[in-house]
Amino acid sequence: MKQSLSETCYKFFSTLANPTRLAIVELLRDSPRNVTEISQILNQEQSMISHNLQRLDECRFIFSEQRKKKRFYSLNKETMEPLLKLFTYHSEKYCPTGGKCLNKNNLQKRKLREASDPLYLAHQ
Amino acid sequence: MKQSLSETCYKFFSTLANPTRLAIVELLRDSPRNVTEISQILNQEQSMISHNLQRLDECRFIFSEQRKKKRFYSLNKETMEPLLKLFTYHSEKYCPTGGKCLNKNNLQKRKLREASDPLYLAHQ
DNA sequence: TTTTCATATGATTAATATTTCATATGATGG
DNA sequence: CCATCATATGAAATATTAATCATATGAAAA
Repeated sequence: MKQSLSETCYKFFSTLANPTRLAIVELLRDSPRNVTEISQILNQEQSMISHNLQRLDECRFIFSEQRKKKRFYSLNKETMEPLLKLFTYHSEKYCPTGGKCLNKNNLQKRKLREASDPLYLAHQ
Repeated sequence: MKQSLSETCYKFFSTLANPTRLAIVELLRDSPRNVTEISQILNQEQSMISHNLQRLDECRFIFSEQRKKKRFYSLNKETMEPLLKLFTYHSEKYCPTGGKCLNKNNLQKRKLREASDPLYLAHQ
C-alpha cells in the first residue's frame, strides 16, 4: 500500500524547514563531522544538535558512522546537492533581491540568525 | 549584498512544510484554480486557503492571474516539477516503506490527514 | 571494570506557525 | 454607483515545533 504523498512529503520538507538543521546541512556539505564538533562550530548545545541530527537522519538526509568513541555524520549528497542547486536556481530567478521570498513577517528570529551564526555571516 | 542562504532557504522549505499548502500544490499540478474552487475541493475555509496561497505566492511557487471576478492560481512548474520528482526519487530510494522517513512521533494530526482529505485518499 | 569522553533521550518550557472569525477590500455585472 | 460575488486581511485563539535541562546510555582507554 503506497504511502500518502502529503504525509511523507510533509516530513521531507518540514525536516529541512529549520535553521539549525539547515546550518548542519551546510556544514556537512564540506566534510563529515561528529556531534561535538558540530555543536562547537555552530555554538549550540550538544543535545540540541543531537536532536536535530536525528531528524535529518530519519529522512536520510544524512548518514552516520561510529569511529571509536565518536559518531560521524555525513551529508547524503545524492539528494542534497541537486536539492540545494534547485533552491539556488529558484531563488536567484524568482527572489533575486530576497524581497520576493521574504517579508518583514517572515524574518527568522532564532539563535542561528544572530551575528554569532557562521552561516549567517558567511552568506551575507 | 547577498541574502543569507539559511534565511531564504528556510523560507523556501518552510513554505512547503505544511499539509494545506502541499495539498494546494498537488491540486494546482493538474490545472489552475481560483480560490473558491480550491477551498471547496479541499473542504477548507476560504480565508485559510487564501492565507496559504499567499505564502506560496510569496515564494513564487505559484503564480496568479485575475480573470473577471475570479483570481486563478497556477503552479510554477519549472521549480515544482523537478522538486517533486527529486522528493519522489529520494523517498522511493531511502524511505521505501515510509518507515525510514516516518515514525509514530511524526504523524500528521491535522485536518488534511483525515479521511475527508482527497490527497490522502488519492495516494494510499 | 571503572573512569572518562561522547552521544542520546525524555519531559518541560519556550518559541512559532496555523487556523479561525469577523470584517475589509476588490471586481464586475446590472 | 449599487448589489453581490470573490478574495484578502488582521488579530485572537489553537496547535505545532523547537530548545533546554537533567540525566541516561554507549564506547573505549586506562
